[in-house]
Amino acid sequence: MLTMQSDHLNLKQIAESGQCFRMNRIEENKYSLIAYGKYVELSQVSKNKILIDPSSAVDSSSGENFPSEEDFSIWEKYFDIEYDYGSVVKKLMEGKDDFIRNAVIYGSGLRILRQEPFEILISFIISQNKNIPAIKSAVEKLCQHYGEEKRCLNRPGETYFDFPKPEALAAAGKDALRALGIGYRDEYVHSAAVAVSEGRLDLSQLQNKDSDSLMNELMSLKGVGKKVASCVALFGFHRFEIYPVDVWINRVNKEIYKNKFSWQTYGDIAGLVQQYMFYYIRNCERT
DNA sequence: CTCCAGGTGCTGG
DNA sequence: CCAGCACATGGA
Repeated sequence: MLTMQSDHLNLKQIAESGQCFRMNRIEENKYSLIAYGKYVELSQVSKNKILIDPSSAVDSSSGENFPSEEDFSIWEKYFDIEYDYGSVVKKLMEGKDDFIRNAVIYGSGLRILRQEPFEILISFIISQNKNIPAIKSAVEKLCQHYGEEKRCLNRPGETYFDFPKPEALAAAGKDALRALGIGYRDEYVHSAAVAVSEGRLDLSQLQNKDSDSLMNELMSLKGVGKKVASCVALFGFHRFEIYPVDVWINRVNKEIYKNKFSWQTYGDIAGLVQQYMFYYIRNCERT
């Protein structure tokens, strides 16, 4: 399908939600995205409807005039189309919590993307003590130096870089990584890449583990504490019961809830609640 | 220029 | 267990 449609699907909100760092605005309602080694351009053509630019996603020079189904189903998966966000929104809107209700209204087009675990792991290791624009530029620089360069199919002469493979980052020296501007995180990134490339940390095997084990495995890496591990669990492994607590969420807890917010109330969708909160508090006008 | 960011590790109480 | 601090860097 060249279009994706689902209740609660808003490109702008997703792009600004801080869960992915390689989705960028081209123009109003139009975004580029690099994921799974591919480059695509996406347009919000109406509420809850996204158009996939077929020329950006398909290699017409390779003899294939017609894009195959799988060229597009990958994006349906990426945007988590089959998950029922409607029922989550409904449930939260029926709750008593005014702040949560406002947050859900404000970010009702948010979704939790299904991103690649390794990319999420490295990106969120870099994210510590950086703001989102700085994270984006650092990730981009990492890709430009250690990712594979590919052609943008719809833009002759233009190229993009996919996210580096674990081996590429493991082979890079710490000093070389430091030179990219990731600061003291260089050894964290390097040792995580080494762990993955050596098979000591088997990301595909982690898919099968329960969330406690997953968190513990991730936190055994140097430079991965509870917050980064939570982001990896939520954004890289789709664990909706895991809720990352960062400075913004702390601020909400303190200023709105007097340090008495209960995550337990939300159980297996706590991670989603966190995402609505995060997006709301960061983007809405100061209350 | 200063401030601070989707934190973590380490140290000392 | 918790508080304080160093850590590199760049966007605002």
